[in-house]
Formats: sequence, structure tokens, C-alpha cells
Amino acid sequence: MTPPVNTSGSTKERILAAAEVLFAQRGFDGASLRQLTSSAGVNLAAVNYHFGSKEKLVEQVFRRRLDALNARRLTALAKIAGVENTTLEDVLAAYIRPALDLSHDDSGALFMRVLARAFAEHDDTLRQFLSENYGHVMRQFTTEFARLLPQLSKPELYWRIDLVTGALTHAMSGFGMIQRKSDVSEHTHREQTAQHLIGFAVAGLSHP
Amino acid sequence: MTPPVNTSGSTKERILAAAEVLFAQRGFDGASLRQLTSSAGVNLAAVNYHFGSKEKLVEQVFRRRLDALNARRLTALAKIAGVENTTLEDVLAAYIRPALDLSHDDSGALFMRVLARAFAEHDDTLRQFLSENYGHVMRQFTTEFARLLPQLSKPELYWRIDLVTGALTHAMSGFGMIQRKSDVSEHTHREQTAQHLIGFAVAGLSHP
DNA sequence: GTCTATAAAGTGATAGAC
DNA sequence: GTCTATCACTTTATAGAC
Repeated sequence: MTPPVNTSGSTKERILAAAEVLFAQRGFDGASLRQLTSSAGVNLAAVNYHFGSKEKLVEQVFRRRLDALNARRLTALAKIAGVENTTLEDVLAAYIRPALDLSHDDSGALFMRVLARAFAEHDDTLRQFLSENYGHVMRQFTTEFARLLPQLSKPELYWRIDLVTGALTHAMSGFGMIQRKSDVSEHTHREQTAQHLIGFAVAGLSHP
Repeated sequence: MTPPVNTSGSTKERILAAAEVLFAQRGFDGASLRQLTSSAGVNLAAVNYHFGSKEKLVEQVFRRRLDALNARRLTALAKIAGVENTTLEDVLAAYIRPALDLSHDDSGALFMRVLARAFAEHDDTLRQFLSENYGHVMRQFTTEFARLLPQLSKPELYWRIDLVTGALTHAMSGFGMIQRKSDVSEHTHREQTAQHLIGFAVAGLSHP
């Protein structure tokens, strides 16, 4: 009944790891600092000492993953953006593959669930934080989508991008459950998943 | 600062209406019974008198909308299921149009946001409640999708349905924001939205 | 940097008067 | 059916000892 106590890493890192798990399972409101510090094996007061408040802890949980995730997305995009023979598949791979790599380990997969929660909560302060810090990523991808889909009007393009991100966010939040068959290698399994998502997104973006 | 008080309808109905708004805005944990009863203009004790507990109130918020919504979906599906010349568009319209009609008024649109939250929360008791009471709807639609897409393997089909429902749930939870241009009639606007969603879903389900 | 103790406010739920 | 008052906890946050 008592949750197992994490004993590796610094206090700060233990709090972040425990927060990721509990926010995924019970939400930002549902997970209390008491559950969180007890699961991390640290003192209750440690959250306020290291992060200042629960809200700032939430922001750090996002930063810890999104800084690296979005940097990898932009690096991948930079290699192909504006290039003549770049395809829609290439751009979508640049967006999806870094997230899939993150979901590879259990704790990364849990983070995608936290992200899906943030997506569904229409909380203004959280949305503003994400928009201010990571909004430029989606804008760069949108620019490239617009270049590759010149036949679509702006409203039409935004509609489709919104639907695709909704589908991908939802799908990636469920990765914890998808069981890889034992006769398929981890690498092959991820490759198949990537092909599923990219194929779906290409169809959704470019249908007539 | 003080929320406006709803004064129409029975106490029970006022609580349900206020709960829908607050659950959409602040989540099931985030909205307290005190905020809720104060916004509904009823006494704090009324929730427990009429519903038994906060959790049972949550269930009733879902029942109030989903009973009618899913009945309309199944009625529309029954007219076309198994029929020779039925298309994928027809089946998707049977799923999407009742939800779009619901989103027509503001309070219905807010409910779609509550539904998106429930989707993102991987809360077991809530998922079980929805699965027990409304799982048969998705199963009937899945059967019909399988009939119309015989070239897809079962895992492939489930993947695509999962991605499509994710996209639709996300899109419909945002309807509160989509502004209809003043030169477009409400009916035309909804028709255009339906075409967007159906076109996207057809492409995502049936691409090669 | 970590601890205990506690403040101050909020939570769902309920007993009992009307 | 509605009300007040209150119980029994839990919440975030912080002051101050070590």
C-alpha cells in the first residue's frame, strides 16, 4: 500500500522523478506534496526549499523533459527545413521521433501522459507557460508544413495541424500500455510505431 | 470576482449545470463543492443530499449528456450498419454529428471539454464507469469500421481508430473557442466543421 | 540542506434544527 | 428539501531548531 521509496539521485532529482509519476497518475491537483515527498523519500519541506512552490515544481517537471525534447525536434527540423526535396514524412519524423525516443523508457512514457493532461486542462497559466517557452517550436513546424502544403488555405492548414497534434498527443500518452510482442525487438517496435503515426499524420494533413 | 449565480431550474439541475462548467474549467479535483454550490446558488449540503457524494455527482454529469448523445449515435448507426452501399463517411457522420449538435450551445461545448479531461485522466474508476455504461457504443462502431476496411489487420484498425478518436475528442473540446464568422450561418458553420472532421477521419482511417 | 512543528485555510461529509 | 454548524482531515506553505 505504501508507495516504494526512490533513493537514487539528489533530493531535487528525486522530487522531480516522483512528481512526474504522480502527476501522470493523479493530476496536478490530485497529487499532494505529502504523497509526492513521501514517495520520493524526502522531507515535506524540501519541495518549497528547492522549488519555491508546488506550481514552480510543475513548471520544472515540464522543463526537465521539454527543453531536451524540443531542442532535438528543432535540430532535426533545421536539417530539412526549406530544402527542396524534403517531404511531409521528413518533417513529421522530426516532430515524432524525438518524442518516441523519450517514451522508450517508462519514466519518459509517463511524462507524455503528463503532457496530455496539460493539453486537456485548459488551465491558462500552464498554457501561457508552455506557449511562452515552447511556442516557437510549433511555429517553426507550422511554417514548414505551410511550405509543403501550399494548396491548403491557412484556416484549413491550422485545422489539420490541430487534429494531428491532438491525435499524436493522445497516442503518445498511451504508450505505457502498448505491449511489444516478445519476438519483436525494441528497435523494430519503435520503428513500426513511428511508421503508424507518420502514415496517419501524412494522410490527415495532405488528403484532398 | 464572485461567480454569477444560476437561478433557473430545480436544485438538482442547477447543481449539474454548475458542475459541468466548473469541472470543465478546473477539473474534478480542482473544483470544490463549495465553489460549485455557491456558483449554483444552492446550499453546500445539497450535493450530498441529492447525489450522495461528489463522485456520484461526477457520474451524473456524464450520464446527463452521454445517455442522449450515445443513443443518438447508435440510432444513426443502426440506419446504416451492414447496409451494402454505406460509406466510411456515413459511419463517421453518425459518430460525429450528434456530438457537433451537442456542442452547438455553450454548455454542451463545455461538456465536450469535461469529456476530453476524462479521456486524459487515466483514472481507473472513471474509465470503468464509462466503459461499463458506454463501451458498447464504441464496439458497435468498431464492428462497422472493420466491415468497411477489410484490408486492415485488427491491430492496424485499432491503431487508426485510437488515433481518430484522440483527434476528434481533442478537436471537440476546443469548440468553445472556434469563432464563427458573422457572415456564415450557424448551420453552415456546423456543416463545414463536420466536413473537416469527417474528411480528416476518412483519410486517417483509410490511407494505404 | 534537512528536519519538526505548526500556522492558516481548505476539503468532503454529516448531524440535527427548521 | 434546505439550512447552519461542525467534525475530522488534508492541503500548501513557513518559521525556526539543528
